[in-house]
Amino acid sequence: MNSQTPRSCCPVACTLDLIGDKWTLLVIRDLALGKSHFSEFQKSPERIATNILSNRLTRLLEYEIVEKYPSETIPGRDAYRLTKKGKTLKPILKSIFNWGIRYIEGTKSFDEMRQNESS
Amino acid sequence: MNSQTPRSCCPVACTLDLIGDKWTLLVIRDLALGKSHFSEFQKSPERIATNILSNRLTRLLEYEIVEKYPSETIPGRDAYRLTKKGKTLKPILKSIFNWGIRYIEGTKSFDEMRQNESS
DNA sequence: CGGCAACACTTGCATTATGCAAGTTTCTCT
DNA sequence: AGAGAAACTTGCATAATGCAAGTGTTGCCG
Repeated sequence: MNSQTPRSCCPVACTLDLIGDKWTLLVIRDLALGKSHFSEFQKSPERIATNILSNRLTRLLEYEIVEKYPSETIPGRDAYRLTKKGKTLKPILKSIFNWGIRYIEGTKSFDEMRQNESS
Repeated sequence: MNSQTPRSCCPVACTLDLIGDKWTLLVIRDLALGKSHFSEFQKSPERIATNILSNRLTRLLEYEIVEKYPSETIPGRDAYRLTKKGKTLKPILKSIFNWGIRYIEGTKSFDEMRQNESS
């Protein structure tokens, strides 16, 4: 998706090289809401294409935003979750969420979004 | 860039439909730093292409994030600035800035970025 | 143990966005 | 009027996204 060479040393530009697209933060949103399996991400209302989902998960694994772990519900299967580093993206998510709620008509909160800072 | 129909009623998704790309928030960053002319945005270290810059400014005008006004320095010319609504994006910018500074090696603060909440 | 279904992807190809360079228009200043 | 800079626009190559169909890998049931 993005080249390996940063466009500049600006922290905003570099962060956008990582999460500045239409899908990455939605995957992170789903992870923050506790989703952990490929099919769960697929079911989100935005209907992410499987190739893009696969691509983003791989990228996020590389950057250690996300990690795999053995699924508890389905033995023998892997699942995804935010790493410690990944969880530090929540303030960004929250600021975007708040802006949308406030300034974009028709957007609705979802119960699960109330800050579960514990997770 | 993005279709007019929202992907979902999620505030995160809708906000990303507006600013979720590699360039839009960089233009907003420049505006937040006080840049106001086309050529100033062009000169930023990320070297935005003129067609993309033009496209983003038009979009931001449509969404009333940005407005034109007569330039003070160059009489007879227009310039761009954030609207009141546009300025409300600053917390998003700031959260992204902070994350970059903290988690991306080699990123550097720029003096002008210290919050001038007044502007 | 064999087969089928669900899950987790991968592949191929059409569409859209981005990147780059060059061209055009508008405005200012002399 | 003419030069030069600023502000775009256009054309075309490359890369990202979207969509549908295909493949391999469990998991379970008989």
